[in-house]
Amino acid sequence: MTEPALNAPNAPAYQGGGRAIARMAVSAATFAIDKPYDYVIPAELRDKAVPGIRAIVPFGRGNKKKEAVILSVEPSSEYANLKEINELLDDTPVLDEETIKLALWMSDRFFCTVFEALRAMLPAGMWFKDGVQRQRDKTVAIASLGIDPEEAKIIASQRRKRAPQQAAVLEFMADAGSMPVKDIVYHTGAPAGSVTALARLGALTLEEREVYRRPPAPRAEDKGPITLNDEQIAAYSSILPMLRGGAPAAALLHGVTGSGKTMVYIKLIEETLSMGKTAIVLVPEIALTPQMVAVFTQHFGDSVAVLHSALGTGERYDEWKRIRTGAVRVVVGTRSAVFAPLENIGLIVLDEEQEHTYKSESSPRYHAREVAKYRVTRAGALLLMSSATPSVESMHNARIGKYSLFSIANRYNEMELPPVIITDMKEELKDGNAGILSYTLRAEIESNLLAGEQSILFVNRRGTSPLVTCGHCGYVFRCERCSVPMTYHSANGRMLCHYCGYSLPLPPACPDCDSSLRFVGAGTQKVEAELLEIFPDASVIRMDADSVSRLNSHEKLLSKFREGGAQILLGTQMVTKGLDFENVTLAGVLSADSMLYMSDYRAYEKAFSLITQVIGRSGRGGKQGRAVIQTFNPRHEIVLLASRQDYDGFYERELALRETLGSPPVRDLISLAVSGLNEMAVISACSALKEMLLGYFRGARGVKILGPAPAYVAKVNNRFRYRLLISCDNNKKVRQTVAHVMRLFTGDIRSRGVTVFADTDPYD
DNA sequence: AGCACGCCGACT
DNA sequence: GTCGGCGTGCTC
Repeated sequence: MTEPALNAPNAPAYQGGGRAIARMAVSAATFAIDKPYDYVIPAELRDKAVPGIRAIVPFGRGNKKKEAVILSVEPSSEYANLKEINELLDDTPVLDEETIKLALWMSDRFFCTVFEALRAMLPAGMWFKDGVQRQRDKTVAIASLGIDPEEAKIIASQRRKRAPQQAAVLEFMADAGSMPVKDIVYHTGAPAGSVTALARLGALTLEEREVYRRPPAPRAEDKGPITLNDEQIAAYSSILPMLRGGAPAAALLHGVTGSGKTMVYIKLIEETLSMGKTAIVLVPEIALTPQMVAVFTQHFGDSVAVLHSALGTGERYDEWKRIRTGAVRVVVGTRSAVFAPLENIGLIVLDEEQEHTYKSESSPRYHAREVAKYRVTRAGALLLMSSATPSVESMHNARIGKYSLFSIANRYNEMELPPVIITDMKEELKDGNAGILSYTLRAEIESNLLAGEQSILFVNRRGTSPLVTCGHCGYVFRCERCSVPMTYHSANGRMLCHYCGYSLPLPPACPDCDSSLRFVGAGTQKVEAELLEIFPDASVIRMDADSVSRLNSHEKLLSKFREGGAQILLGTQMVTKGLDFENVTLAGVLSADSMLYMSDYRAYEKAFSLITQVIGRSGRGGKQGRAVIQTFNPRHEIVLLASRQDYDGFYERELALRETLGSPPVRDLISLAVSGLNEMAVISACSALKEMLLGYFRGARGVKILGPAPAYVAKVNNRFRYRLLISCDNNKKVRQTVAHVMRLFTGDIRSRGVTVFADTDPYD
């Protein structure tokens, strides 16, 4: 075991003469029973068992061996019948005391167990034998035809009766030859097991191909030393005293798209390093910010660590070790990089702070912004949040003086923000255009094609048609496990559930009345087809979850576009963020409407932010750009505000709305979600939970309990989901009461057959 | 959440 | 008699 020594002073082992007791966070403890459990440290492990060391302990009646972490070492225990630690997993602590404190704070703040919080802080590969990462190489399974294609087809027809899934795979592979297993599953709908079964029969051969070695850092043209323009200098020099002050501070930088916020970060990080401190830069999704990563690696060389989502467990573990030894001074990464084991932090940057990817959707359900606040408070550091469209809650905090507010109003290149054309799709319909592309947008695309300039088009949905119905009887294809309609994908000719992944081949006609089917709405695949029909000579790149599932394809698609290998980039949200292409002079939003009618209170915020970001992709180089927004609601205020890039107008309107609704940031929300297989049981359990909460909050002012209401999608994977919303001031007392009720409820007979979890300021 | 302990019905 | 049904209570 070769682990780096921890920089922090190791807590001394207990030196007394009597027994030594370890207080531990145990993996098997659920939220309802989570507390420190005491174990006797065997004499021979005395001097090695210190806080931050992981161990194996017996737990429960069956004494099952469970992972645990030593939180502290004590001379005695209140508890009489102690068990002994089985073995230690580390030579030196993998977590320092500051980190253990953070985990305790997280368990209180985010309704998770201490162990869950601790696990989130360590690289995934560590949780196995001997503290050495389980070597799971980052590979992709590729299947190839092992026999003659003709023979394969014959075998397929023979096997159709007994193993129809295998037959489908074999038939498909007779034409395809060789393909990643993931893609075979997408195209045929067969489970991956069918592929392995065929491999056992010898019809297919399987190989594991390694994909992401350490992906070479994206290259940036050397633009020489960074020079800030006047506005950037103004922002930089007013933030600087906060960085140097050594007191905890929070700043919000509101800078228009293309204002060069990255350069301000770099200057601040340089200053941080010269103060002998370290820095973390959080980005929403590393793959979407290749240019930014390139600038950082170019600037800070080996002292920067980039925590890619594409890193294998081994690589991630190695980077984590490099950070801990002190070799790394700057960490760039996504959400979990907020836990990077850096010493002496001076600055944490939260780029595009409004992004929902900063919120974890599984336990621990933390928000990186909140963890970052905790860390800067403890370290006397600066938190810099930055965005072209700050979240309403952060802007609110800035307006009430909790954050210092700085802004950059103009683009770095001094170009105007692109003018926006709003096209009324109702008018287009009257003029006989029932297609997805308005005449206006077509004309703009065409003129870009002629001028040799590029276009980016944003469609909010993947697949071909989000709804397939019968034109005669109104039958709707719905997922049998989830309460949502299925999306038709022409790329594989199948209906697909976007929630659970269930799919089936598209039937030729309505299963009820045999009439012909109607395809309603448009996703990326349909738009791609229509573009190719209208502009047969144009080259289109489609970027969505389906087209980037293939190896490294995200990078490949983007660099192809950058090099001019295509004139049009079409895609889902992933084409709206961070992309910086000089030759893009047209940005299009194909349907603003799909974003305006979502159920959650952040829908307008998301729509405004997305539209603003799409518009911001255009005209970033020397050429003037423009943007087109297609909508059936050309007078919708959010569309108008976004088209004018009027953030302040949006903020005022939205805050007033939140005030009337009593939603964040005016009030805080805690959601209690109850799920189970039986809908009636879930509803009545949810009501019982509400009753218990009402009892505990009786007389508490400013606490309102709403629900039970079905979740936005009421059934996923056969599980029904209902929830309560507690509108309150999210303080320690309220959280402790909620946690207490949850524990009580879990032990109550009325919670039989259901599970419950809590989430603060949920994103769905 | 697991998992053992315990106290009642149809099998050898 | 006894195998096993799942109700109940605990987890250092």
